[in-house]
Formats: sequence, structure tokens, C-alpha cells
Amino acid sequence: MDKKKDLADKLRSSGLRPTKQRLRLAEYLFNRSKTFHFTVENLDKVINKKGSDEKVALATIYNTVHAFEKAGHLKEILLKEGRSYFDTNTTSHHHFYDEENNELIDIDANNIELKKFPTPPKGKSIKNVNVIINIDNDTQNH
Amino acid sequence: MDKKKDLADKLRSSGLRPTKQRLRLAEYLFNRSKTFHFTVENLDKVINKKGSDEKVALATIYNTVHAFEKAGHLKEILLKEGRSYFDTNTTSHHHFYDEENNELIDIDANNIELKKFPTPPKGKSIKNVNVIINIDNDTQNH
DNA sequence: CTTATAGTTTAGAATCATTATATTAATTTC
DNA sequence: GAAATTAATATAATGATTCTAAACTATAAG
Repeated sequence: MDKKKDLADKLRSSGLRPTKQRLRLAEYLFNRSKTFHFTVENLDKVINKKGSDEKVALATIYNTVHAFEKAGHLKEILLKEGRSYFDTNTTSHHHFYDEENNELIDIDANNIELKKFPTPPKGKSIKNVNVIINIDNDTQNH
Repeated sequence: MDKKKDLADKLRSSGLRPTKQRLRLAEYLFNRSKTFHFTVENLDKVINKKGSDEKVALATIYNTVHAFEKAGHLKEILLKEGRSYFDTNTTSHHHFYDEENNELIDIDANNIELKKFPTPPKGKSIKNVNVIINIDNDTQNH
């Protein structure tokens, strides 16, 4: 299944030139059945694993990830200091975060419903809502 | 109103020796009527402003803030990459975040109620829930 | 009170992810 | 295809945070 053309269109319609590097990253990130979570470090390791034909510079990976995020193809998730996490699921949704396994699990937006919604300050309106549910092992009765 | 003794007890009962530096920071952080949000940079500027009698090393501020957090006297808030925010309000609550003014506003935990709560993965239980509501100026119809 | 010791502070170096820079290469436009 | 624009690259720079190793201090024990 070759979606190279589709990907190029996706990039072009976001105002991004479909360069070799961007297509390579887009293919890895978006040409899959399920969305997933990653860090730039993850991405770098996969793309530039030993034996890969052509390396993509780390700076390019950063640039590209940010360009994709700006274009709405990626979402950033704030989990812990010092490292950015990204999500290829750009629909409105939330997360379970298992700090022990450093694992993220998506929660569909309509599986969390906020009632008694607070009123934003005067002159401000809600841009988006971010819910992270931190989870732990049951056995820990610390 | 001198709560020096109370603060020393607070520290001692957390297993922290009430050193001069810790008392100084604890006084600034906890001896106030309302809780607030800060970064280490903020704290450093206030504590080590020019003309202050005795400086506290930046490393000590980091150590102390982490020690306070570990002892449950501070909560970390994840807002954006590259900088840690802390909250002297350690009760369960949530936040409005105004990225434009870089301003945080507390939302009482019982002003946000999650219904249709999802079930955590097998063997895991919920440790805490974190809601950040990002807000924007009304006038921005981007 | 004096000493021992375990914990703490400190300045500065080191680290780590990320961003900036300056040059080279690729892509689009005319 | 040449010119103009945008992107990729390697490397340096940045900035927050953590580490290090030495000097210091609070507490406990004698």
C-alpha cells in the first residue's frame, strides 16, 4: 500500500514542501492503522537506526515534528519535565499515564465528561481541555 | 506573626532538618494567606534579589523545592516544556492556564466533576487526575 | 559542652534536551 | 533551466536542571 502521493498532498496542503525527509517521517508517523505516542529521541532512534540508507539530521527531526505539530498533524502531551511527548492522535482525547512503565493510553474524549464546568475568567474562553489520569499498580498500598 | 517555630516543626515532621535556607524558603512559600504558583527562577529572583542579606545557592533552591515536593508541601504542574511550575496548593484541584499572560488560576476539585469515568487498565488504579483548561482571549476568532 | 556523623549547602562543572547558526542542498517559480 | 525561496545539515549555543566534591551545620551521643 503506497500512500506516498497522499502524504505529499497532506504536506503540501499544510504549506509544507514534501521533501524526502518530511515524507520519510510522515510515512513512519502517519502510515499506520493505529495512532501512537513518541518522543523525538524515539523517532531519531527508529529513523536513524544503524544500517538505514539515509540518515535524517536530529535538527531536521525537531524541525519537522514542530512543523507537523503546527500544521495540526501532531499533538504535544505534557507528561514530565525535560522531555516532549507527541501523539499522532490529533482528535480531542485524554490519557492514562502509567509512570512506572512510562506508558500512555488514550481515552476517548467522550469517555470523560466534565460536568459542573467552571466559568472561564472574563474575556477568556476555553481553547482546549487536557486531562491526564495518572495510574499506579494496585498492589502499592504505600 | 512569627511562625518560625511552626515551620521548623513542619519541616522536622517531614524528615527535613530546619536549616536556615529551608526556613527562609518555607517562610516565603508557606507563610501567606493564599497559595500561589511559581518557578524556580521566580523563587531565585525573589530570594536572592539584590540587597538581600544572605543568598541561597540556586542548587539549594532546587534541592529544597524537590524536598518540599517529595514531602507533599508542593505540587508540580506541567504547563509547558523546559520549565517546571510549582503550586503551594497541595489539595486536589485543577487549573485554568492562560498561555498569553502565562497565568495560572486554581479550580477547586469539586468544581470539576468527571462523569463517565473510564476504567483503568487491569492491575492499575488511579493515583490522581490532572485537568488543565487552556484559555484564550475571546476576541481571537483565528 | 565536645565530638562524631549524617545530612546540607555551595560554587562550579556537567548534562540533556532543545534551539540557533551558518552553510549547503533541494524545490518551486518565472 | 536560472533565480529565488525554503529546507537540511553539522555543529555550536542555550537554558534549565542535576551532579560533584568540598566545606559546613544540625542533631545525637558521650
